[in-house]
Amino acid sequence: MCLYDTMYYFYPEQRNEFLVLASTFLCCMKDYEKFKQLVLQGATLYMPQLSLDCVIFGFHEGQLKVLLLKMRNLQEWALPGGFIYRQEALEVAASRILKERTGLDNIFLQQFHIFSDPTRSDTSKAIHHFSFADLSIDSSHWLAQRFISVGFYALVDFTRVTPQADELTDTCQWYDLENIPPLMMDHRHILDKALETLRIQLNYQPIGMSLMPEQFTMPELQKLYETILGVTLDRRNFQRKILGYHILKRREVRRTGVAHKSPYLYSFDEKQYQQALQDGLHKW
Amino acid sequence: MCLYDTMYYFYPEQRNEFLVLASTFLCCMKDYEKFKQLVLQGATLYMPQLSLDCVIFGFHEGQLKVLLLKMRNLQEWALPGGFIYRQEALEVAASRILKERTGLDNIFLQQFHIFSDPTRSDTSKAIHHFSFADLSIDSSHWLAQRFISVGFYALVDFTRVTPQADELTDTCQWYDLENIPPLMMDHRHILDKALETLRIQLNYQPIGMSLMPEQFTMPELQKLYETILGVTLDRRNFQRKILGYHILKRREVRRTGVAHKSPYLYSFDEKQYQQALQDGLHKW
DNA sequence: CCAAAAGTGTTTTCGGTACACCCATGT
DNA sequence: ACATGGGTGTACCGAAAACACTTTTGG
Repeated sequence: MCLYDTMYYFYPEQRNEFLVLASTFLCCMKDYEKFKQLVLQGATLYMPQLSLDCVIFGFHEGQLKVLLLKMRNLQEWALPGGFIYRQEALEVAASRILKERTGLDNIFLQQFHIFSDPTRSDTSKAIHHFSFADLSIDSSHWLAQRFISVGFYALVDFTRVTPQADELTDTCQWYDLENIPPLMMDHRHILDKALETLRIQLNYQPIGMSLMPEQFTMPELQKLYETILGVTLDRRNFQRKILGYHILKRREVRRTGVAHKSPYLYSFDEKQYQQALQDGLHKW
Repeated sequence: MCLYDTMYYFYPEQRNEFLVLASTFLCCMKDYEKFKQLVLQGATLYMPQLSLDCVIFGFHEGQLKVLLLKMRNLQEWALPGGFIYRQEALEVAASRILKERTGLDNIFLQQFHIFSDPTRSDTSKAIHHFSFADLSIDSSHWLAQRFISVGFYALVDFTRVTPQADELTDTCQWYDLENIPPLMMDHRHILDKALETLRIQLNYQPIGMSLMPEQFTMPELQKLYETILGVTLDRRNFQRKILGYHILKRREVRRTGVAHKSPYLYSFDEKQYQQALQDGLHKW
């Protein structure tokens, strides 16, 4: 039994009847006996559906890419997402979902926003989708109600990922950021917000460790920054700035086999990088 | 009936049995007929309890303050919080809760983090609290389960607020930031995170409009910044910097009746301020 | 008149940008 | 050899930090 049916919320519009305050377990009502009775009968609190969506960024051949999937029976693409387990933090759930899609562990992952607009999930579409799937439900069904979604963004090494579809998914593949297909619901908005956050974070947090392969050249790293920010940077200034953070180690070997002068190879200094992740980027 | 009982989640640990992907309404299972049957019988998706907590900052007499309340029958203090209505965005819910506590409308309000650690709500304590309230529930009861909470922080004009308690609340009052009493659950952590976010935001967003009275002097505004940041600033550099944003209007009158040279009074330029809220702080 | 607070101006420093020069490599 | 890309160094500019002087007010 769900209190939802009998009294909307514990915290109803007509606030003089029942009251529950958030983030505490102590509940109370004016009609305390009635409340007690309901709770003991096993009444539960009505809650919105909570899900999470991941914007997974990858980088390959000078292009920033996003991992998208297409659900069976659906025309539009979607961000990888999922639900949270009973004993699971959101961050853990997000990395679990990431692992399922990319096979990767220990990914850079960050929550950036919660999307709770009541109109974000178009009810009529939801119903339509279910008719498609040979289920008929009406607008009062929980499946047709508003979902609140926590947005995460992740940075992964493109070369180590093999996108994995599952029973529900037709396709799971990378898309160039400049060439995103129509997305379902407000996923386009989520994607944009993720990119906006990433661009801001770029100035305060070291990124690249997760996006670049083990070893890389300075121009390659610069291309990553340029792609994310959408601007061109000065080669020399970029190098000075990045090296100033002391999160890179220069390798002895250089890249060979390419035309022109052979560039140095760099890799991230694991320890310094982790330090910078905590403290932010500072000059020395 | 709740699917929670029969199959844990739609998205269970043993992932080969049932599957539901987040942020979509299209659900599917390997045993599709069983799934369909359950849904048509009115089965619902198990979801964590979602609440929101507000860290409400005020400023008075050179002290940064936070609005706290003490629940009936509880020793520890708590942040004002609440639940979300069915057709309501989180931001709307937060401003509703704020209005209930402070009586103020149109408050600067921002979500900054979601707190989902499974251990954040101490189950044993919850049960204890309910025994207190003459209810006996066990650890499997929904009231004893983990709540996920969305953290908001707000900046309000101290002088315009009269803290309002309600039927559940013994007291609702301001506390100096340096003198916060023990808080329930992880509310201390939420408070700290809010302050951390506020300090960062200070460089990019104009604040003060909500925290300061209608008219104020430059040293008063400086004191606010110093208090939030926890450092002392150079009087002259501060003035130049703030004025450079062109969000202040200097009044003709000066503050009188105080010792020493009478300072100018300033007030925020409503239009410029709103502009800066959207675009961030930029020099001209 | 004096101490303290407030208004206004100048110097210095530093990070970021712009740009010049040289070196290495494959064609 | 030479075009192209990569490594290294210098000049400049603007914002922020450091600091000096004057003005006003109550006591």
